[in-house]
Amino acid sequence: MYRTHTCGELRISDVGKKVTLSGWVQTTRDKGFMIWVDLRDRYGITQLFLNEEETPAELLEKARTLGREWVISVEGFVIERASKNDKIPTGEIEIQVTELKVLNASKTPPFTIEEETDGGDDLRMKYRYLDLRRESVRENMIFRSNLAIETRKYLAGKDFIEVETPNLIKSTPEGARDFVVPSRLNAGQFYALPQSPQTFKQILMVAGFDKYFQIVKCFRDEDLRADRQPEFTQIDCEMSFVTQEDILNTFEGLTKHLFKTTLGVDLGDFPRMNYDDAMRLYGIDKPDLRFGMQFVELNDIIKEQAVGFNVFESAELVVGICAKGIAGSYSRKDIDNLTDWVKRPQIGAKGLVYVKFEEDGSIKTSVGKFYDDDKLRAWGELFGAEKGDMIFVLSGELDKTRKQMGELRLEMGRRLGLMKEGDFKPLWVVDFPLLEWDEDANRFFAMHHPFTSPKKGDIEKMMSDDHEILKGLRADAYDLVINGSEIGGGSIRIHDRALQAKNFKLLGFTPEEAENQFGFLLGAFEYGAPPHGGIAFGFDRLCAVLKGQTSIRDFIAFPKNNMGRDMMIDAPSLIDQTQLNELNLEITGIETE
RNA sequence: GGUCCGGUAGUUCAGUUGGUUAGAAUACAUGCCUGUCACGCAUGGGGUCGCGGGUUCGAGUCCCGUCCGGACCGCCA
Repeated sequence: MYRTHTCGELRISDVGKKVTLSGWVQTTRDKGFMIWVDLRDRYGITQLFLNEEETPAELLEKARTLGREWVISVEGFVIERASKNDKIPTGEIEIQVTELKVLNASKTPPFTIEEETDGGDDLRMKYRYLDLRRESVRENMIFRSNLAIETRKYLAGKDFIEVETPNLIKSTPEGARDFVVPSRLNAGQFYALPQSPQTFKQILMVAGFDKYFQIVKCFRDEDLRADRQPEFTQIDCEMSFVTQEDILNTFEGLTKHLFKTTLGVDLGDFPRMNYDDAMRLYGIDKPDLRFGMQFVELNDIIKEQAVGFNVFESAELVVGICAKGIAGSYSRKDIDNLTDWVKRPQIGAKGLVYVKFEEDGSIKTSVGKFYDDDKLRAWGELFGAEKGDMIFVLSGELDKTRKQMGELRLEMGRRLGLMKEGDFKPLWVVDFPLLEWDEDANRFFAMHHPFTSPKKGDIEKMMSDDHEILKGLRADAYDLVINGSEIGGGSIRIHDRALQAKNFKLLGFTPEEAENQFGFLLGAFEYGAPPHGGIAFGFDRLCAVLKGQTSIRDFIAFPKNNMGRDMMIDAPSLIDQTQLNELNLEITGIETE
């Protein structure tokens, strides 16, 4: 028998018991006259004890040979410690060892299996099996497991059915780049890995499954980020005979359930904001509501004051934010630093205007040449600015300036420590545009995806050729945002063949292309498709946000690096010529320059 | 496709204006240690300074190229 107990469960009440424990040697402390070994498994650490008085010399010598991460099994008696450790749950007891078996020796690991002195990312990924032994990574995986279990419990309780959809499907040019898989039995043809089970879940609705969910892997061949992996997991859901309201309520319920059961946090009811307001007040479709600093648009007052400051007066948008109570501590150097920050190519602002309302009532500003104190106080009133506050203003083209100001707002939030850990601010963003104009491609793209239903009142307008009217179309599409992170998104779908055809046409599909790519879905719509809609949550990201982290890699057991490589198994890799031949593939055009 | 940061002992890092034998901590090895728990103390081994080229009397340090890692922009319906 390898064990009667785990390394995390023995307590003072177990004193006197004869036990067998197995695990990994975390560390040994050899004091000569006595030796302690910290034995670790996934449940915890239990201290083993050997001393000259009670332990046979042979056993003592054997214990001295143990190295870090050796796997051992010991027999012994639970005894009360002479000096206790209140930092661990098993800290009141230790095991007086009577027998020790080495089950497997270990090489000295390349980094220490501890929280503080862990290795760099590179090394941790290469030796992921060692990294996963670390408590924080292990806890993340357990947290993820609990989140998945609670998701299933909640949705099963609401009569959802979990259905698996295929991974080898059909490539479509819309959306993200597909990962493709060559077909051996169909020479020259390729499967694609799903970017999401979108069309399958809609077909399940046509099939009458009514409430579907799946915790499912999705694949997108795009460049990676800290919060983006080429394969990632979604909680994918779809419901029939529902309105947007039903879906928001159901998944607000799921989100509350997950926060409550895994963190013990009560979220309260989620506020809602329409897309246009989000863009106007925060410059982004996923505002972080942990702090205020809403945008104030200054176009009207600038026009009124008409002082001849062309940069503002000719701008499509003049917009500012107000940072409370920082005037006293914000130096010239800080302002210069912030100005440089917005001028970086990633942000791309031409400059930054500030107005500082000092405690003594004076005003400092970078546009004093144009605007006197009275005019600046009039600006201040629009922000509700008081003594000690500071206003930052950007101007320029509408979309760009909003985006820049959105970045600046987040940066100020970071610099001023306004994004507090453990603070969760959920938000439904609703009424997204149906279409998005792409300047480069000179055509419309679906903002959400091509199956999204326009709002009822906007269906008529889909017949228009006017770009401004088409840009104004709004959809029954919604995102769940928590702390500025997009956690989920979904929509009410089109279930009418004619409307779906019309939408494809708007998106620049010829009828032939639509039929070729999505004929199976259009066909299904002709056999009694119920009204339906759904949502998908980014599961990895949900884990990270609940744990207050930005990188999803530590919530994925075997993640990929920036280049999409798995450092442990060293994938992707070349394949044999035999394999290439079977697949009728030839490798060409690899540039060596 | 682009921008920025990094690569020095097994590991995490320091290394000044280019200047003697490249350091610290930790890990590892050996010894000591009567209650450790980040044990302590002593001693020891351990380096192609990512790689290639250049400048120089002299390069870890400066320049060029390249590879690798990380963050970001584009991209991600």
